[in-house]
Amino acid sequence: MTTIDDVAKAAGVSASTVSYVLSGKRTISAPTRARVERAIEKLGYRPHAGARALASARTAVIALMVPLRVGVNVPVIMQFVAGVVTRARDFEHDVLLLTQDDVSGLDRVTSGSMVDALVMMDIEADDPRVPLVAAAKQPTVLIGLPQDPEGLSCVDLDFEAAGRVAVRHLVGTGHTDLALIGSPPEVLRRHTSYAERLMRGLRDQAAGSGAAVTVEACDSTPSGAVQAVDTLLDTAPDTTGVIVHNEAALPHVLARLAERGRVPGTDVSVVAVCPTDVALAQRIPMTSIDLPAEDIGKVAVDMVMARLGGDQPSETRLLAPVLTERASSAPGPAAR
Amino acid sequence: MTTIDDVAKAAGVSASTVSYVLSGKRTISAPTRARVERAIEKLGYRPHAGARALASARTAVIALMVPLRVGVNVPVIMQFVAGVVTRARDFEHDVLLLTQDDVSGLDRVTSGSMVDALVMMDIEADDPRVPLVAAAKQPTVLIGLPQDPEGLSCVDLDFEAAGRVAVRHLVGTGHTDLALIGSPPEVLRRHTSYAERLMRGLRDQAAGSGAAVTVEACDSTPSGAVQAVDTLLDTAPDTTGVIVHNEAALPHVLARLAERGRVPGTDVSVVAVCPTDVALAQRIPMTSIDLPAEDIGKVAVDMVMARLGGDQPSETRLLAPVLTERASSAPGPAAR
DNA sequence: CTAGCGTGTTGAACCGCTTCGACAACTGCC
DNA sequence: GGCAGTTGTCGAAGCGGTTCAACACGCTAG
Repeated sequence: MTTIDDVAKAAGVSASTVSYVLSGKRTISAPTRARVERAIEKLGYRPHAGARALASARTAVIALMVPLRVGVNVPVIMQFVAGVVTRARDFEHDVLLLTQDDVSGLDRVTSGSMVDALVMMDIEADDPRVPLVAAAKQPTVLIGLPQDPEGLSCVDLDFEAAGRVAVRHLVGTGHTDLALIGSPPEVLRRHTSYAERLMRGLRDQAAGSGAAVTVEACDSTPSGAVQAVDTLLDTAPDTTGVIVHNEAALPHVLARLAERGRVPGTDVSVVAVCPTDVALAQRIPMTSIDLPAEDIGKVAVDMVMARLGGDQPSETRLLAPVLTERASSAPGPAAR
Repeated sequence: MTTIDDVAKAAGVSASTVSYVLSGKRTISAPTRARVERAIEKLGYRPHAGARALASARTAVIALMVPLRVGVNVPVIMQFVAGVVTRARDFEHDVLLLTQDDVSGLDRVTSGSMVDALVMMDIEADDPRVPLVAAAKQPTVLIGLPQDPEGLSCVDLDFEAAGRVAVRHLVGTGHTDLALIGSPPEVLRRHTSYAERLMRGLRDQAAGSGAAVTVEACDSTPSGAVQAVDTLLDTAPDTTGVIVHNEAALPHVLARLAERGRVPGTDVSVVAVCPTDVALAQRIPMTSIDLPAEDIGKVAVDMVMARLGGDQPSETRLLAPVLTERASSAPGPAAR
């Protein structure tokens, strides 16, 4: 292993000079810098991460806690992860992967000074991890919203606004009998906040627009989708505007609607809340409210880095929903 | 931050004693150990990871390089990841997440002593990363097989055997006109070895059994599946035995086969190569050769840990394929 | 001509832990 | 009773960086 002393010797300077060349924290004359850089290059020198962490109290690593549990949509998660990892690299940071079920991992990486900061996904309303990270010395950003985001940094799609936008779109195109086909029951049971926020927005706007809205939970399986659609059409047969917030079930929901004589884009208008690529991968291009998973991941890293740098206050950022109209929209009864 | 000295002071012993209590590398009397453990508990002491890494040359972290590129099936990847992470935790290790496109990450974590070992997924035949890890001081396990696995540790499903098993099953149930609906073209273009190994096994066994086998690449999209099925049925209309190795396309392949008058499980026999949960999530339970992704991940960690411990030689482990017959099998022409 | 200043570089003190060699206290044996 | 062997504990030397105070040097200003 080549050390900073080897480099210093090779360049004919002291170790501290090498360190300052690397960190840029002091001015170094051009010729000296050049000699040092050449030595680094020649020796293939890489600072020892542990030594650096010890001396500087910085690890250049952030922890990312991802859910590996049922009911969450894996490809979407990967988009978050991709966003976090690529943006972290922009800040010269690496990512340590923690899983949601390993709550002790939080304390481990936190108290053990393994990471500079934390990003946590899939926050529930009353999440047991929230008090833990609030007590940690490392800044944390939550993807999703806990019940009480006081003093915490959070980022997410503004699901409440998304609910309103969806309803406005459907009502505006002539629909008054609306329905949400949403997350699996276990997600709702956990009180994962995005599901509740979406419903709130939906109901608020529906009430304000004089529209009715039925809500169905939906398992992320083909049969779950079939069941949800069947129950919906039995309960509220007049439904013509459907909002689907369940990536995995989406194709089967569309298929079942068609089987039951409600062809999406013709007889019923369907708005999906999902990443754009998912919306485009359906049998017909879906009108959708984009869930910009990768962007949210990136923003999370931006926020956490900002707090690592200056002494930024914590903030909550809710990304404005964007609805794009595509082939699954159709005029409703009131417009015909 | 509480340090080992704080603990030592609180327990009335020296720092080295605390260290030995923690590591168990020397015998400590029961009363002393108890005092130390109580102090650790009371102070909530966690050793500083960086300091530990510096002094012991061990980080308790392994790097995992995952593909985030097109053409790979995301849920399956997550299963590998889950296997790796959970097994790593069994060995008291954490996982640093690297992405495939960041080749320089290899050198960074390796030369910077950020990790003790490496696990790399999705190895291509002539993978540029292989020489890099071969030169690294950290042991590495590859998930997948490079062209020349000399001196490297690898683990994977034995796809060649899987190909043979699939053909034997189909031929044994009366099919002689077989087809593979496989990976997307870009995967084949990369010469990802599993695709090629599967084909080799398929062709070998087909040749030996006097069966014909047509091969179709298949994009991981609905339309890709439709196209692959259509091309297949145009090229080889007599096909009655189909092997599908493409999780994402599988449902659409089945649907299209049915649309074209070849109902899986009745008119054609379909064998899927995929995780069991995917096989069971189709419209009919699929006869499948299990891709035990999570297990493979775990085995990879086991292997890498074994090499970290003793000076094990490198080895290649190919997991034997297991075919489970389910509803998508049907007797072929020769058996009717 | 010298005091004072800014610039570039250095030595040394940490950062918190592991581990080796030394040593004190006990044990059992001849 | 003395000696070799265990057992349990400790002190100190690193591990490889960062950073602070100090210093040497060449300038400018007075």
